[in-house]
Amino acid sequence: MDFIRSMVLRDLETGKYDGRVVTRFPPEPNGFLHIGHAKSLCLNFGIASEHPGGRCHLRLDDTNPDTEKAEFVEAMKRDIRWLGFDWGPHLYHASDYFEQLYRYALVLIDKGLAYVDSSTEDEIRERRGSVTRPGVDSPWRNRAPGENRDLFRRMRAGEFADGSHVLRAKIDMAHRNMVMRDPILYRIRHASHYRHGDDWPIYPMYDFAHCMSDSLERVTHSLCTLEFENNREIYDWLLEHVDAPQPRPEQTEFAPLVLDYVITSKSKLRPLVEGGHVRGWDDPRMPTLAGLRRRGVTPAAIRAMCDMVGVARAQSRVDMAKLEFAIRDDLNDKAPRAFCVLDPLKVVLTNYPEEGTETFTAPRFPGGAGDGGVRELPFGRVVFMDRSDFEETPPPGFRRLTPGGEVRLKYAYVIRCNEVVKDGEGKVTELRCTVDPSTRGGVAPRGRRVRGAVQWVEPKSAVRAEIRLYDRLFSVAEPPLEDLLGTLNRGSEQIVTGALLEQGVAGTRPGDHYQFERIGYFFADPEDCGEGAPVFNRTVTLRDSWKARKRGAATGADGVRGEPVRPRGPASAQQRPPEEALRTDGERLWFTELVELGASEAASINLARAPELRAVFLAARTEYPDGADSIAAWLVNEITRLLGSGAAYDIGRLAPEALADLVEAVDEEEMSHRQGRTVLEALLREGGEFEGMRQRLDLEEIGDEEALLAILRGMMETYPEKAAAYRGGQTGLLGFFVGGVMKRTKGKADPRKASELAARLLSDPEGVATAQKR
RNA sequence: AGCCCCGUGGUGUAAUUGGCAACACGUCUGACUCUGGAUCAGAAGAGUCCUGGUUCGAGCCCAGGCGGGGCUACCA
Repeated sequence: MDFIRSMVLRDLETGKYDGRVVTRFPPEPNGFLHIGHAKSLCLNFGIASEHPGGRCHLRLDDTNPDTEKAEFVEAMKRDIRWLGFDWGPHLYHASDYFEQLYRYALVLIDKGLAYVDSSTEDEIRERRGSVTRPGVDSPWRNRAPGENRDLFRRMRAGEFADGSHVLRAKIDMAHRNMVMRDPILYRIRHASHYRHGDDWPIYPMYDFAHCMSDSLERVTHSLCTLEFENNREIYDWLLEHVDAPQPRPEQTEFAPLVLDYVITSKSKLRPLVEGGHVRGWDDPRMPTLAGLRRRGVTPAAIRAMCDMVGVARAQSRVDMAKLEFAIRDDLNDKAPRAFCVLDPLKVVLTNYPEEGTETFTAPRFPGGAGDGGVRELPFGRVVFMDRSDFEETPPPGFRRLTPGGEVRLKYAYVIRCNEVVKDGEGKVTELRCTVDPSTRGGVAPRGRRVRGAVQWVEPKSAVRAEIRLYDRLFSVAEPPLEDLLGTLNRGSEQIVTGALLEQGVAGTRPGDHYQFERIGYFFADPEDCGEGAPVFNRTVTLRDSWKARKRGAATGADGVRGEPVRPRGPASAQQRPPEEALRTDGERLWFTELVELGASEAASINLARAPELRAVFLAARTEYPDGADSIAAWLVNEITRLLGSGAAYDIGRLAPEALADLVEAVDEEEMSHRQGRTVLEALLREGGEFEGMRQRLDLEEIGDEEALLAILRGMMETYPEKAAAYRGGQTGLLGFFVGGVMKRTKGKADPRKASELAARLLSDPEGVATAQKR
């Protein structure tokens, strides 16, 4: 389960959204959906479908009239349906909210939280500052709400030219988050919107439109990719300040899908289309859903891949092999087998009758997959096999046909090559072979082992077809966005016109899947595949360990993968003293003082920065001066942890005297560290003094050796192999046994003793037993 | 440089309250007399970026460091 699904579950348990689960998929209709969107689609629609009453909205985020088109909307809807998702009645458009958005903007203006800025674009940019330099206020920043209202109303009325004014949120021009430096909410754009024509001369910006749209639709979980991380702050700010209804949607970011050898930037994909480097948005080499579909990739395969990839916050690159696996896995029992000879080489069977013919049958799906049907393969004196299945000088390990060697024509005969005929240039034009009649129809010839089996085609019945072999569009795993064209894979499309296929594919209809045996999965092109003139796109090759081995031998290394993508930098040995991390003089002063008072350096760093903890430390130390180091350690290690856990712990309730007493009790071994921790938790929750709390709590600890040993023996009997592994050197297993004891005693066992006993018992069961007897 | 996010086998993700580092892809081996590719069986491969701290016990808690990414559009 990924972190987002866990979060949704948690929200369901706590009733945060009254049991509602509403997600949304909000593409901007300015291009085609691609494989990266598929991940988001699977996530959003997936989560919605996993909960009763859950739903996922399709919302076109159409707030920029310059780039958006109705045709993109239609393409998106088609692609989403194709992928297998259904938004039901929940189709929305951000542009339909323009009126409400406008009113929300007015709310901000009236609250003095938004203003009309009449600066130029350059001025605004200049005044924004930089990541290291604070911005400066616009001279228009302090216009009165009335004036802002009037100006904004006139912006809407169309009185002003593009770029003359913008509406901005009034937040903080020195904000550490650049997004919060008075972000622009509205701009003037006299452009025709594909849905609303010239109704609006002003358009809301993403930050404003997005959160408001989510809120208007009562979305619960607004999921987006990592690059919007910094925008979360403005998302929350805006909803809060327009008094959006509770509970408000919350944005959560996840890592986008990044595939090796693939780019998923719409702005980078467009030049490929427009520059004629591919045949269109649906070119089979494109990562668009339309392209993948045309290539023959199935929706199920894409969904399966997204499933494999998972959802997390860590940036990652996914190996193409995962997609390829998903495709093969899905097509394996969907695509009937057929013979295809890409590069035909004539084979004359010299001992076969001149006019002889016969027909063999072969399964449509071998190995029990599929429908169990058969296909018929005519056979004759002349057949064609693939040129690559014959080698005059075979490399070691070659299992196909060689001069004087044998190979099995699959489902027909084993043949032996007796003669190689060449043309004037030395090119092999014909193989003269003999069939072994005893091997007819694939009947096992006893005592004979023929390793190679190849596909073949009988010419008179064969079907000609155009075959398009596709490979990755880019030659490097991580195409550089500045020089995409330079890394285009020149051989990404290879068109084969002279291929011969078995007769059965004559009836192929556009959109049919096949597996051409030993070659790969192919898809009858939905556009170009015509009656009697089939055109097939290679969806994906089959796994090929032979090719992989040859490639490895040829390059001496990994020929495909290229450079490691993410070199892990060795941590440089430069370790500076930790106090250099302290930022202010005040903190540094405290640091030295705390160290002098007896706190360790590591703890002092913490205390120097945290006034509340420090105050407790100082007070507790006066109660128990010798324990300064321990007190500091408890404060930093245990208290910080508890406070950070989000539970109902409050440092304010902890009396320094109580802490001092507690630490002293542990130091004096009046109680274990573990018991101390239990008391501390209670003190942080309820306050009070130490001794009283200690009396009240059930701090009983099982220290009785007999009892602990009994539990340990029980565990050793239950997990004899673990005990053996421990003795074999896997000492890490000690934690397994101690942990087991802790669990069985509900945390009551004295861990130190349990650990000690476990170590003794595990390494020498007999010794402990005899010691026990005595 | 500032702020934010993220570091777990080659790749992608898991790991309940701190208690056996798991799954998938990939790789390799073997079996299967008919795909060198299907299928089945098996194996190798990380001790969790580094250094320290807390703890009986740390992938998980604390500190520091290193590395990667995002943010300075009137795009989304």
